[in-house]
Amino acid sequence: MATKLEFSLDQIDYQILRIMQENARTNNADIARELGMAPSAILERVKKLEQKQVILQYNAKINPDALDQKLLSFIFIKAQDPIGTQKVGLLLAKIPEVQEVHDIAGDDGYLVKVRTNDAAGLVDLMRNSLGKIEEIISTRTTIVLETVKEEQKLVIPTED
Amino acid sequence: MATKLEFSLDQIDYQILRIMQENARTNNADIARELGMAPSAILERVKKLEQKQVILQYNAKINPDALDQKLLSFIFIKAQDPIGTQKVGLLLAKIPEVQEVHDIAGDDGYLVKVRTNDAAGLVDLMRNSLGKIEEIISTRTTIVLETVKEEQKLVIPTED
DNA sequence: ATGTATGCAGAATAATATTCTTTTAAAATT
DNA sequence: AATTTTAAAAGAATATTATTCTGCATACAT
Repeated sequence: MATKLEFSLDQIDYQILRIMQENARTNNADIARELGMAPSAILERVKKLEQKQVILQYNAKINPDALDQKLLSFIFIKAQDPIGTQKVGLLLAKIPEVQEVHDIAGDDGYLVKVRTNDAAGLVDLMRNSLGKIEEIISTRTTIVLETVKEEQKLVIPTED
Repeated sequence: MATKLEFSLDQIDYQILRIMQENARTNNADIARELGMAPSAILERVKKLEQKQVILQYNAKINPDALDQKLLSFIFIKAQDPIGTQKVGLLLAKIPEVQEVHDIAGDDGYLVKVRTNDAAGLVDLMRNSLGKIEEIISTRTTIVLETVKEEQKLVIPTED
């Protein structure tokens, strides 16, 4: 059951989110200047956005090539989880190379996004990490040839 | 053809990346303290990491629920691009609700990650945005019921 | 109307960012 | 081996920001 939270954001919050989404290291003073407000007011709002879990975290997007992680793959995994649990999903989530685990509609399956150095690394991962999860029935792997876009930016409303 | 770049990172760079990946708003002073170095030295390194495109950007991860974006979907799109181009991919990338576009091996296809408010929003997007791209032959949509993990953290080497 | 809460501005202080100079160490050259 | 060159870091000084606190104004509720 999803927890129902009250967010209630106004137009100023949206503007802050817009700025932060573009560059999470924009400082309070700059945001304040851009919005024509006092830095202290911005600080308060940002803290509240963090508390309210509107802003979940700040991360640096690192170039995968710089760390020699040249292969991106998506793996569909069919598994027989005990009903109502996501045991397999949680096990998958623990694998460091696994960036995303989504429980998908349809065939008792997960969609997993994985980054490895190369094909050998992917084989390794499938053998050593996935291979250890007994509940997995089958997998289907899709290799990414080239990524055209990869962001997590959300569409921020203009009016509320 | 991928551009061959020289990165050449050392152990200190990795530590900085590790910290930044956890919290991109960690300030120089804190990083300096943690690594036992002078703040000015950290500043230099961070700037170099940015210049070298090792750090691509800093972003705030915003809670999709806070913006009422409750539906996540993956869409496989078959398209007949002019050979050697990714015209369709670029058009897809322009759609704001589209967070990722990957050119995948196999059937002249793209894998697209989309976030909308709800099912109606997805239908809208398919009709209004995808519907306008004539080169699209077919689509297959997968709905995400629940996301277990969603990060973009890379595995950072321990030794170099 | 009156009390309460919220959000913001503004000022003061603490902390950080940034620049610059000097030192050190490691390569590179001769 | 001595010398030059380069890159990286420390340390100090200054510029900017972050943060805290106070007071005010507005909205809201009673």
